[in-house]
Amino acid sequence: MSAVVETIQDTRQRLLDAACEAFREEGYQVSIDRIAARAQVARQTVYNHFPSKEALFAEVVRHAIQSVLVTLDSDGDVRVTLLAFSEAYRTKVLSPDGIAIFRTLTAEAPRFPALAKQFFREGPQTTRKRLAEYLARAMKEGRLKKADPDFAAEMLAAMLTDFDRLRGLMNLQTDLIKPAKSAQVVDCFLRAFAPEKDKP
Amino acid sequence: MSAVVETIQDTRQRLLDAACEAFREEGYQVSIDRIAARAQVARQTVYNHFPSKEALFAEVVRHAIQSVLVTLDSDGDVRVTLLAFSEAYRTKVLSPDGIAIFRTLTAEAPRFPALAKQFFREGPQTTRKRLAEYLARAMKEGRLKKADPDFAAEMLAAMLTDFDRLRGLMNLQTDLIKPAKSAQVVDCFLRAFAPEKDKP
DNA sequence: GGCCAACTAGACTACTCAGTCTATTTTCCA
DNA sequence: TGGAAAATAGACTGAGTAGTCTAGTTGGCC
Repeated sequence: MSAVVETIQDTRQRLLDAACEAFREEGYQVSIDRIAARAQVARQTVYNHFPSKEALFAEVVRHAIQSVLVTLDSDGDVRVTLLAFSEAYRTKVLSPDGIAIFRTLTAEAPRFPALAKQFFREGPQTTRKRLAEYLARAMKEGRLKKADPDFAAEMLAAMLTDFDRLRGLMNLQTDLIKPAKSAQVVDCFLRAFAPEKDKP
Repeated sequence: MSAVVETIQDTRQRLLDAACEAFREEGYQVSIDRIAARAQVARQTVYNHFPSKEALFAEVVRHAIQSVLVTLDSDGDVRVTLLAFSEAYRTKVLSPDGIAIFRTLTAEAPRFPALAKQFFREGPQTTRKRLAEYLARAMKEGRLKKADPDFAAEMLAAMLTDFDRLRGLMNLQTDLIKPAKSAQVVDCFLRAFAPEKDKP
């Protein structure tokens, strides 16, 4: 077994991994030949597994979408919960992978509208929804100001990543992810959504 | 004069306009032939004016950068000023042109890092700087909470456009620019950066 | 050992595109 | 009006690419 078995067994996975890297680094216009070479596989093998380049791309994207999702553990203090979420969210979204997925889908959205829609729904939209549900609960419990939880979630997510993602997209990769920023943003958010004070 | 003169005079401008539209609608991979056809010009004419496709692209981008800039009129109430700025900013950034420029540069940043950097510096960075200068003044005058004005500017800009830009990029063009949102965001921002109350 | 499936190498088609070159025509301006 | 500058059509080079096809090889498994 060992080396040989590995090599034979799941060409498909090696192919997907290689394609993922390739699309990430060179965009959709990377050639099938380059993907095949990266996977150390013949071009025909690619077509044995996927009917077309489009299909391969779609598969890679669907897989990548999952990797950007973040969940919230809702026990404990609101600030603590939001801090944990914020750090996780920034780490994923601003990682080289997160930036690359965003870049590639942005570029190809006109060509693959269905895929773009799916990414939007299952990626950012889903994360925002989870965050909104948590915020709604906190609002109901009086731990946050009563407001539109969807709007609040949108604001927090925006503050956490907008500008740094732009920097990442424009290839200014310096110090994208510094933890201090999460705290700064969460405190800013909490000032805007602090619970109303009880009147004496 | 008239029709003939117009047609003859500034082929170059027609070319730039056509290239701008073409790159916006089809991305960098649009062919020189298509650009020439759009400008109703022979392919060779393109090369009479620009040494290469890259050069033409760079020229188009440099021109487009200017169109996304927003200024602040700083007279009057803070809320009024920020509202006016917010509306203008959202209108430009979320316009079809704004989205298209963003999309194209995002896609081509790896290929044209210098151009991407220039866009970042002269576009979003400049706008943020102007906003930060205004906020710094307002903070000094006690009309806003004392805080890092760069950070505050970043937060406001992020809240104004992040999510809607994403929707635009993913081709979900429905109701991107509704004025109510500017007010909602500005009020949220003002809650986070309200001046400290004087202690009794 | 022998079969079947998957993998391989490479030729091949049909297409697209950037950029050059040439020969010709049109337009401007002096 | 005549000459210079700009525009045109179209052929051509050289390179790259998606996808097909064929013939041969390798490995797993009965």
